[in-house]
Amino acid sequence: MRVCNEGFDKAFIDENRDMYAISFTQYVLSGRWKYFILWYLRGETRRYTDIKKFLGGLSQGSLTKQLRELEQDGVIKRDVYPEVPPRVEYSLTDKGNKLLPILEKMEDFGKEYG
Amino acid sequence: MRVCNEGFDKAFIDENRDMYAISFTQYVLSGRWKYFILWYLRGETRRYTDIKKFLGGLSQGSLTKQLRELEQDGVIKRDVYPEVPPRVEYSLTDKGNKLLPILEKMEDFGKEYG
DNA sequence: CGGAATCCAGAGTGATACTG
DNA sequence: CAGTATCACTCTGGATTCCG
Repeated sequence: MRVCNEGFDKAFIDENRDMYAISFTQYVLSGRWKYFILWYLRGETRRYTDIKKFLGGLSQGSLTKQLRELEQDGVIKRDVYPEVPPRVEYSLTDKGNKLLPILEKMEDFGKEYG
Repeated sequence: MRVCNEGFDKAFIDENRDMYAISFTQYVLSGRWKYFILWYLRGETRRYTDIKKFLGGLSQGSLTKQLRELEQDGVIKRDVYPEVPPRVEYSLTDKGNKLLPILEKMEDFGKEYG
């Protein structure tokens, strides 16, 4: 659900800056696999194939789409090494690292109730 | 995206309890309006109509569905007062309150980058 | 190896009409 | 006031195929 504050008028947003902020973050994290990808990349640089292997049966098309969105939102970095065969590595940006506290709190909740 | 750990086999889950926990939390929070509803209910008991008014042009059908899911997942409580006209109030459960730290971290991120 | 392009099924969302 | 029921639409994720 890639939607960020649609349906809210300006007055509402001005009066609810906190909710606007939450909505923005929800937008960045929207997607079935974003949480897993970020979690897998924390503190490590990973290759495309390794991410795919880690996530199981996820199709290439879907994985690439999620990675592109994360890259465009500035939370992951994509480094291409023009070798043969080609090598592409992904890692978290500083911005991406700032998402980890959210994942940690989600982990806490899930471990208590899941 | 009401999906919780589909596509992961048991071995994967056993080796990745933290991701399983995150996935569970993502499941509980999945839905366009869940974050807003929880945020609006923090520390307060609210009536159905007030929630609807707060969220803007959201249709009754959609709001009811989100509230039902939150109730079934045990994060909000629904109290019915059989008056005329009827009154229904919603509030966070203890479990629901445990979700607030996640929202706070999301607020932090959104205020820094949104 | 790491994609891009295309198509499709299904979930999620919402508008509308009706009810106790 | 606070729903339920139905229908229609959109968007995402996934399968498939092809490429440098």
